[in-house]
Amino acid sequence: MQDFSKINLDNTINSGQVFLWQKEEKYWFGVNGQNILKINEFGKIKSYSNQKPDYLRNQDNLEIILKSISKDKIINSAITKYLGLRILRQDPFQCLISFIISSNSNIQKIKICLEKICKTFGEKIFFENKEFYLFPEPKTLAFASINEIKKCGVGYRAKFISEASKMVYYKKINFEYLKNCEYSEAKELMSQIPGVGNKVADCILLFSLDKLEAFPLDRWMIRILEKYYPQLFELSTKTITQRQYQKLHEKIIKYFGTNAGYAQQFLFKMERENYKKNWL
DNA sequence: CCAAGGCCTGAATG
DNA sequence: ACATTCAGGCCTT
Repeated sequence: MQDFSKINLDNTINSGQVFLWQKEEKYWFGVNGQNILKINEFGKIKSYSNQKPDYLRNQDNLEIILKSISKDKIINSAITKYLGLRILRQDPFQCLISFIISSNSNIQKIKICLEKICKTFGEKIFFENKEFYLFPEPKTLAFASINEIKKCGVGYRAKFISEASKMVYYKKINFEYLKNCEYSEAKELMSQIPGVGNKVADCILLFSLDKLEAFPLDRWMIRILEKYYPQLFELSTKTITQRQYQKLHEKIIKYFGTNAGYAQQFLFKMERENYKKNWL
């Protein structure tokens, strides 16, 4: 019998969903918006703000969810091997900026850019005798100049970051609303943000806005589907268009169900480990 | 609706 | 050494 309450923090943090985490001794320390979290190996959280978000989504019924996506040998072996891998519930604004930066980039560089953004625009605080920089608030980035943002190494994405921050600050994007509405509406609204396309929108929806039916389709996931599910999802072209993305997503939901986001995370983790990619 | 090209940047490749 | 390619996309034409 599998222990569905198990948590594997190392695998969870090293699965491409978060970037501002570091391990010290037996603890992981990470920036989550205006908060710093310290998590031990059992998933117990201590936080700078003393507020404890359900960062590890302990309220999800993992047994029901994982059983619901266990459709074949491939996904089953990924779940068995990486049991304890969680989807995190991140701060939405930080998640938004992180994945705008992620486009056309890689994990190492994303991490460096985000660290510079925190150091340049975030508040410096001390927690557990260590120095941290919080993630900047939307207001700060909204009023920062494009050039200041560019100095963090984000290149052409600087104006996207600026615009996105303004939309959040002026409540054209309301995360509380997005958390409570349907996936399709949330996706449509998120896609209005410059620099946010299909893939980035799905990452933000899955990792910070409680949309477990989001299934981010990046180059890696496309490759994974081609490799393991060639007959199921029959992908033809290399560059995936808006319409193809949508149709593929519909097929995925039909196959894995409405918790497909978890399936994505397990498949992604499995394949990336096979290629021994460096994480954090 | 689709295909092609440009885009900051740094690491990898030739 | 130096040029070219490419990376976990998005946007415009």
